[in-house]
Amino acid sequence: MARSGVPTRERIISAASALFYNDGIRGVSVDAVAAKAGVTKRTLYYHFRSKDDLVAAYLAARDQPNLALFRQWFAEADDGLPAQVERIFRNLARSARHPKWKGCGFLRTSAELANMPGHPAMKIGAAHKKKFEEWLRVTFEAEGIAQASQLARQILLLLDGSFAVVLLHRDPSYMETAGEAAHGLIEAALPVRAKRRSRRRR
Amino acid sequence: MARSGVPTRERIISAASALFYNDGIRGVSVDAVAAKAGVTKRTLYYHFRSKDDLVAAYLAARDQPNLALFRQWFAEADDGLPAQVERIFRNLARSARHPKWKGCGFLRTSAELANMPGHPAMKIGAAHKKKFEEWLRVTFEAEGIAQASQLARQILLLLDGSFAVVLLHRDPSYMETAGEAAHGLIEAALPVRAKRRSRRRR
DNA sequence: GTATGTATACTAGCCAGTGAATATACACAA
DNA sequence: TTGTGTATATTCACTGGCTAGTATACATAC
Repeated sequence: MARSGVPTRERIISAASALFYNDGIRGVSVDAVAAKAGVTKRTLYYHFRSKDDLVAAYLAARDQPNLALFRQWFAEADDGLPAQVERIFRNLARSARHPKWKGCGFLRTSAELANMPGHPAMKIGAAHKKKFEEWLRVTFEAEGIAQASQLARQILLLLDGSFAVVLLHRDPSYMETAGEAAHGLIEAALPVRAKRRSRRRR
Repeated sequence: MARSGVPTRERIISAASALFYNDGIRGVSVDAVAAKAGVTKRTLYYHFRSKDDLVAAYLAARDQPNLALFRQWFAEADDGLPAQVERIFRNLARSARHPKWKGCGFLRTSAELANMPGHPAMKIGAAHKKKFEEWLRVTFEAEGIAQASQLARQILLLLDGSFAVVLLHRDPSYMETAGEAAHGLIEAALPVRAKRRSRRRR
């Protein structure tokens, strides 16, 4: 058990999350994570088999909250598919303006561990993005879009592209550009009936 | 001077390029680069002030060849803007099928060094992507596209998105999806006159 | 004989992971 | 109530190896 109310394992993951996201996987030592969690390294190794294991736990802990946030932004208003998806990009742009923002933890980790394709963290990252893509696809299909899976892939490409480009240029306006492109692609794919409906809602 | 015909400095950059691209910046030691270049570490430090300096040289050496390749793919046939840009994506998909492919060196480096925004390598990476975007914009403008800069940004987002997504899923078909999306966006932005022209060319 | 280039050998610090011991909590027997 | 065993949780101290960078010396060329 932990000294404070939070279990030790979770405190370690929190510390790892902050440090890995900020400085990258190889930029953070296990000692640093242990110190930030207020625990000795040996305790950390009691809860996690290896650093790789800890990295996987870091990403796994980000999976659900991240998806929930996207869904929440999407559902904030029922103003039509194009606007709802565009709102995800707009909110992301707002996040990206915070000075501590450093892109998508899943993508940055996958870029750093690109030479270890079988790494558990890679699998978790891939699964996370697949879930998001699948959620988009299902959502599009429910609105009667014929090429739903194609469109979902395109939106995903715009999203992940904006993570990469904004991180490089430190210019969140690219996220708004991506949002507008997504808006346009979805609008064009919408059947006429749904288009009328979305206009009414707005 | 070097033992072989190639100057020492260039051999070091070649070795660094292969290793950094494959294993990431922090995954490669200066000793490893020196060994691969067939040179002692001290010699390496004669030619480069620091590892960061070497990283910058690695990316700088990739700037022009990379852009030239894109331009070459674009110019391989004069079959209209949408098809020409889509061909860049198709060729990229072909590259991505090689087992040694590991995404875009510029993006991966920027992801790894995200906590050092002033790092010279970040500046070189940002400048590289800006050059590509600017080349697209000028090309679009020459074809009479009104929203050329907006469209150039969208294509860039699709391109960098496909680097990220393909690296994560190891599925180059996303690059073809991105190419089709780019094709569609450009076609829609083309003035009627140019559209007819591009159809004729095909 | 000075500038360029290369090599040997070194330092000081960091890193992932471990060995051995200890502390706490709780179940169950006397 | 007290004693004892066992699983969980934690600590201190350590190792062997790697890492970026350097002090010094030697070679070669013009």
